[in-house]
Amino acid sequence: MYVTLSIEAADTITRVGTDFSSRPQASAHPQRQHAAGTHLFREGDHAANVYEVKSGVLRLTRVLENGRRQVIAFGLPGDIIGFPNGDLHHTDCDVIATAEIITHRRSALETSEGDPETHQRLLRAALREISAMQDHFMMLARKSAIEKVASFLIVLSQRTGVPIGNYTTFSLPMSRADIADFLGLTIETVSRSFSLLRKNGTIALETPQTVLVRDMQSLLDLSESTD
Amino acid sequence: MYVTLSIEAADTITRVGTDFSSRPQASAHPQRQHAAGTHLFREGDHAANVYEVKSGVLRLTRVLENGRRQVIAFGLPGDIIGFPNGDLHHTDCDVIATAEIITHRRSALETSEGDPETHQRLLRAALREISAMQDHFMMLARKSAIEKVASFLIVLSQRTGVPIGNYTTFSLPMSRADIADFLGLTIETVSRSFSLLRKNGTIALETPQTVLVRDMQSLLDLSESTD
DNA sequence: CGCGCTTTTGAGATAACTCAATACAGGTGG
DNA sequence: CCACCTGTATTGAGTTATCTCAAAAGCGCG
Repeated sequence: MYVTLSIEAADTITRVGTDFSSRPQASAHPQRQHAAGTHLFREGDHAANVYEVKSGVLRLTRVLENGRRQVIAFGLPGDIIGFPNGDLHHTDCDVIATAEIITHRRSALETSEGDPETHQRLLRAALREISAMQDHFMMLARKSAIEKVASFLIVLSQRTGVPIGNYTTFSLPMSRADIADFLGLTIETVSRSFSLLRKNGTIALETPQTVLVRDMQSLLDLSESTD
Repeated sequence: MYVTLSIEAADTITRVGTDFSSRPQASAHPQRQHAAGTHLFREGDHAANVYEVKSGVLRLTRVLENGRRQVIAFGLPGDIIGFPNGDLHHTDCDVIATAEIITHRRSALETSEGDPETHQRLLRAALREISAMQDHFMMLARKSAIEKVASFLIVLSQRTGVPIGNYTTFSLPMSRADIADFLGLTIETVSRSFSLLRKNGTIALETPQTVLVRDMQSLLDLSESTD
């Protein structure tokens, strides 16, 4: 959907220098692979870049002093993560499934000097992010546990699922704790919701991190208005 | 903090036409007054503008088919509301306290042609919005009813409160239902939380929509980590 | 084979919800 | 001017979804 080459080129330019507005060169690759378990930034780090996920999964979290944790978002392929507010990050970003990441200089978002097209893409991604977060408000505030889990599985299915016959399968690289902290539930409630979906035949779990959707309609019904 | 004149001027230019990139004229005023009860846009409307609140209060809501409603945000003075994702609004925006609003063309956000400074301001506002929404996630997912209400009152106090001796007072132009739908609670729970704060001397309610903060420290303690 | 970590399941506690009644305030008409 | 009416807010009582604490099961790894 997006033109990888031009993105990389654009970033390359920015890396070399803002004045150096010559034609793109695809040689230097800002797309790097990051192993699961590593992190891209931590709260308090200088916010120098935004990150575009090409493959793999990221996790964006915010932690409170008292230990309460919120998973703000999972970064799936196509997402752009790390939009800065001020100079410092106020979230942690971890790699939870080995990921290919394109690093964009923050300036690529903030000014249209350099590559105007990348600037546009990043800006649109930020606006899309606002919209997605508005949806998530509804999720957190107004949905029941089973609706939350069903909605969550639907999104993952749509974005990362692969068809197997009539069914769809995908992996859950994040732990139950991550899912709980994303949905505003406890680990136990998340687990019970999975069990319920399993028992009524909506899904099957080959392993706890491998979902097979057996009845998408049932999942959709349970999610009650995903928009 | 922001330079009203240049904003208005910038918008004026955009109104006249995008090609017409001559110097600002402060004559035509895009700042208009909107009475309580009116609305700025509805879900499905073409997203032509973003709105900067100079005074008064806006309410941004999203409604689901089944009637569940979420108040996404209250637009207080200084806020910018209505960031588009795609061509259509997917929220409703209502005026709940008579407001002075500066209307910015959507293009002022999306391109830096016209006034680059306004473009920057709007972009920064969008990034600030993302950050604020991340905070709100924590609120919705991980705080108790009393913590939610305390946090809510603290924000309003800080942003719209006026000192009265050692105390601070401010008005609540939104209904209990609005507050409930913002915090992910029911009307009754919101009301009970207010009563509790009243009974332990933290606040006083001269009318149901006029709060007097008598013990800010207590409110801060109850909010448990507002960041 | 046993240890540690994650997930699942169980049982009881509780915060918030639902339904219902009462109180309050503002506006209207007799 | 007051009684009434309507909508909002408050208070009460009982229910329930989710949480908490605790134990068992599953799984990978040394």
